[in-house]
Amino acid sequence: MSSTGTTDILIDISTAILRTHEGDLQVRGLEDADAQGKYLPFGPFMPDLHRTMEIGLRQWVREQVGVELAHVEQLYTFADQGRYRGGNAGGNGRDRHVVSVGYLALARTEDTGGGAWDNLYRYFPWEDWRHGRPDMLDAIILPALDSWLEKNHDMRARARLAFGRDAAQWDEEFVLERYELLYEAGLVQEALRDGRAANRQAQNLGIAMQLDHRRILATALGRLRSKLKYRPVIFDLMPDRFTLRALQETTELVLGTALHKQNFRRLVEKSGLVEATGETSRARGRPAELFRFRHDNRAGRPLAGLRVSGGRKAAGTS
Amino acid sequence: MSSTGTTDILIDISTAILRTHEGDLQVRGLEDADAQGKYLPFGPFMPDLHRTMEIGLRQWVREQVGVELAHVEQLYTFADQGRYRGGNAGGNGRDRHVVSVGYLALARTEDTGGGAWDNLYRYFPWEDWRHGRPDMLDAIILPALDSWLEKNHDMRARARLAFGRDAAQWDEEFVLERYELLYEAGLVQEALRDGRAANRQAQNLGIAMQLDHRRILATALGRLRSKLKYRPVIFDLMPDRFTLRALQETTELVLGTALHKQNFRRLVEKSGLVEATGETSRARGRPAELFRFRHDNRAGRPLAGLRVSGGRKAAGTS
DNA sequence: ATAAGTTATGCTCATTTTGAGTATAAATAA
DNA sequence: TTATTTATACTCAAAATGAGCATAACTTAT
Repeated sequence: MSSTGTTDILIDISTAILRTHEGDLQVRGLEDADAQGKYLPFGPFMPDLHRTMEIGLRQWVREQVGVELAHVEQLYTFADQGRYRGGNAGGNGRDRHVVSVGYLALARTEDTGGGAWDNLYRYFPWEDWRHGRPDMLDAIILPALDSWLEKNHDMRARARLAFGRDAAQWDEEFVLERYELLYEAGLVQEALRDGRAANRQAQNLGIAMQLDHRRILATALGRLRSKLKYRPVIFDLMPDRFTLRALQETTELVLGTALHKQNFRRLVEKSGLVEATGETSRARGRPAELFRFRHDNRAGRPLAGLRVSGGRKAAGTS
Repeated sequence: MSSTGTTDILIDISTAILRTHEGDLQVRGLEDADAQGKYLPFGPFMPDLHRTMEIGLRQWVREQVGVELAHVEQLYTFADQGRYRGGNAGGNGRDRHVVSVGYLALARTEDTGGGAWDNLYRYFPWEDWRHGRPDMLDAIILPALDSWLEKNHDMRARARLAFGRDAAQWDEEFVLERYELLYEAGLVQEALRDGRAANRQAQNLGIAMQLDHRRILATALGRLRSKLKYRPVIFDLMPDRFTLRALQETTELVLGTALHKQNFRRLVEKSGLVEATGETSRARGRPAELFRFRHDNRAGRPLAGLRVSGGRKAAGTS
């Protein structure tokens, strides 16, 4: 323990790498022998070797998973003490203060080779509303949360916003807010691991990860859901050519909601983000036109996203 | 220089504190004796004393400027080497690797006491479009940028987006992107200070700050301009009661654009973010109704912002 | 006291955008 | 050949947006 408090700091760079594959939104996860849960690719920031943090990140990603990244974006720097106890990722026994910088990366499925990819919604089952409101919300989460709120009245407002109680509505972007609340309520395993009081109702919502990696993953999903709407990041998850249907499925996968097909098409076509190739894809049903992302984008809004609006009701495929 | 590369890291926490005062958007600036430019309140993150970074931030703000903060938000963590040379803020001669975490804070004018507050647009004169497109853009900035782009063709696309050239339009949120481009083109003083090649056309766009503080300030303005539109942060710059006119002026100050008065009123009233108090303010002209921010906000969208849309043309006051 | 100036607020109106369908087209599978 | 599946076109009402005109309610100047 130094007297100036400025040494002994270790900065970890952790990256949530997402892709879509066979109808799932997936995250690249690593696992070590003693299986305390999966973890994300990560490693220390070493200023002597890494001119920027992103250079460090790319080194760890290359060494640990070898995925080619289509988009990289810094999420947040977490520095609160006491969110790590018991973590063992990478096997290096550390006792320095750890500051954790989380990144989001997107990869195209064609570029991702092998390795273990996990369905992201296994970590956040309450975030997938594509087939309607998840049962576990009313069956498990909200009752458990309510009993905790009995003794923590000051948290009620936060819970109301995060989980869309009362008149407030569910905002798909509040992924982190929800996870943090569940952590504080002792409803996710990481809370126990960090030495917090157990919650009798449930302690296993979703699957735990090592260190603060599930928190970073929650930040990643929330950020991606939000960014989608004002920057063309969704295309970093798409192959070179794609049908509008595929684009919609990817968007729905990320947002965790169902969208109205005809309106989605209208939206995309009007956005000018995409151009038809003339080719078509054959599968079941009528062949679909293949589109490609317009990298040039000389016209109008240069960096808009898909201004999808939640989709308050799952629309029929009719 | 350590062999592991993990020691010798110093984390600085710097905070851009903004307020509005007498028609200006202001930032709290500090200055030291040898006057190398102003700097923001900042200090090292000391994990032994600071359980979170925000606690550290509040300590430095309390000790250095004593402003009461209405909103605090982490912006970004900068870790690129070589953006500090020549800086001397605080007077402590350091030679460790510095990682810089920038924060945005908002303050209500009533709570800010004395101290030196600077007009924020003195640091970014090209960002204030309230009275139309700033002359300096076409007179100075774009010509200088263009001559630099002659030798840096790979930067053209970035410049086109950041400065809204050709068909692309100016996006008021790209404050950081513009500043970074000017830095790389050697058009702001910090670039010289950091040892980059001078640009013969101009090197003094706006006023320089110490360290990377102007970069943090640019990030702060960009973030605030964007966040305004989807979260009710603007109210953290307002007093308890305010007229719609005052709210509009504050919004325009932040966005750097003029808005249509009647439509702004309609927008705000419909948003449900605000409620009338029954009182009125007397000044010149017809008295205006005083409103207050609805902290409860039980209805509808809980955390919306003012969905102002740029205002492509400065509307007359007619 | 009256006119002029200033600011606030109400209202209209054409356009665009959105949400939700219905209808039709072009394939494959039975 | 018919049923099934998927893509795409088109409609229609409601809501949101951009731009103004009109009027109300004050203060200041004459």
